[in-house]
Amino acid sequence: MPRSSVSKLVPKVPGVPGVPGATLRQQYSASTKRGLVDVAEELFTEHGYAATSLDAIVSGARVTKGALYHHFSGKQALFEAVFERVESDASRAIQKALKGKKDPWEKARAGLEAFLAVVQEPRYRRIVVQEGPSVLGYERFREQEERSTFANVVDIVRAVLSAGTWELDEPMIQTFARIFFGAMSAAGESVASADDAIVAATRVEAAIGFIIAGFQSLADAGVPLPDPGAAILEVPTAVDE
Amino acid sequence: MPRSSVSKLVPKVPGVPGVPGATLRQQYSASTKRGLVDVAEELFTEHGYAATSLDAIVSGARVTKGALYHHFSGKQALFEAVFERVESDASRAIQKALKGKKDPWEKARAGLEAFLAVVQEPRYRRIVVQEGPSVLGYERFREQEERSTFANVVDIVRAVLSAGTWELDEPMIQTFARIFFGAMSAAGESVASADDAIVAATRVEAAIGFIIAGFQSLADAGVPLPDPGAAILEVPTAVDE
DNA sequence: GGCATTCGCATACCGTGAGTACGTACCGAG
DNA sequence: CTCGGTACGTACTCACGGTATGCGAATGCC
Repeated sequence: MPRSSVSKLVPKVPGVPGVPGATLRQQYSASTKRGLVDVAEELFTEHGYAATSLDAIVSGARVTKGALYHHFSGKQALFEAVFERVESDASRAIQKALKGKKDPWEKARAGLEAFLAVVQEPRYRRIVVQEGPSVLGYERFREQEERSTFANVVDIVRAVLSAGTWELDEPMIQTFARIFFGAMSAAGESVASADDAIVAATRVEAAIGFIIAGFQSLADAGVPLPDPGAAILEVPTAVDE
Repeated sequence: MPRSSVSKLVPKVPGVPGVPGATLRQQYSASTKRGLVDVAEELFTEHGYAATSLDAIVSGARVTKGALYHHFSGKQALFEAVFERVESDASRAIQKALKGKKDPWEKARAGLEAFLAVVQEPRYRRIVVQEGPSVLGYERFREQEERSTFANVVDIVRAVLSAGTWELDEPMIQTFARIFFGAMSAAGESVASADDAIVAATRVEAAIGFIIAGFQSLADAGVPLPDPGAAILEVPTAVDE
């Protein structure tokens, strides 16, 4: 038999900003929801998904499980909300870094640098890179990714590839983007767990820069983009020379 | 109060092979342990780590939790045993593909092909790529990796890089290996979840082949390996020409 | 070949944590 | 003012990982 509850709908977060166009109820509701996501993000980042109990989250957010299950269908849905926020933040950071860059090589450089910075944030590493595929399942993980950071990588790759004299082949662009995205994620992980992150990051940038230089070299030599029908790893030869 | 148990030490797996140099007890013990790992591998692959209960595993292996906790310290330890087996199998498969290849480019080609095949096996995808980092934690995951498949990639990268006229710089080799390893893992995931795996795999091989061709092109032009101290993504220029 | 020992495993139990059923106070529209 | 529904709180259930304990068969020893 439920006891009488004492205080209801007092703002859990002191000073709810007055959002015009929304009723008080909605403001409080949104506030507790944000609070849950905030605390969840923090705890998931620190202890991981499995080791974080809902009790710890609701207690941190100063609400109860009733509130949590009112806003989210379960633990996984809450994780997904956190995931989306981390991803969209990351995507915005990258887009900001790309702002104004017009030269594709410079764009690639800025994008690489921004991505390497993002992938070293503890929350991005833990929530997106490490636990994302496992918790969401690869399919959902991939869907989420493709609407945010991965889209940025595709843009950059497209810009770089169109810089050469190459014909653009959309599936091939996607393939290159996947490869670079994976490369940069792995590189970011290794940087983040290296003894000296600065040195490691420098090495990574140099290595990827070298790979891109290889692209430029092939472009200058007039080597065409690979045709998937062609023999595999048969070194393409220049058209002229 | 424990009931009387009925039958003890009857072989759970019919026909335990007579391993000389081992007592009966040891043979039966090893048999149940192997049985547990077998069932665990299957269930982890199919449903994932979190969605697989120990009850399901022990029931599948026709033993009880007592047996499980006699052989393993817990669920995670059991997972790690599965992980190690999958990894070592993968590593062996790759080494087998490399057997006899002497030319570094051919070695790279064979290694790439073998790795792409491995990374498409459901058990490798699920247990190593998707859930490994999450379940083991990135540190342990990395340690395990470095003793098996990643070591193969390092070998290949070293062979390729030493094919050019380049000076070998060990940290730089590690960096390149990380990058290629990440690239190939991501590529493998995308291939495995593509509509047409054959076409996707062909595209991936073509793309990576193109990147390697870029290496060759730079080597031919006498471009040195990047010096981490140098400016980032500044396109290296050929020494002669 | 009897005998103590120990290994290999079964049984029964516990705590924790995700999810649920249900109740209630408060806000907002009329 | 009133009434409806939103936004929670409370108390419970059940599944699952882990533990404590005991037994019986195999093995080393004499």
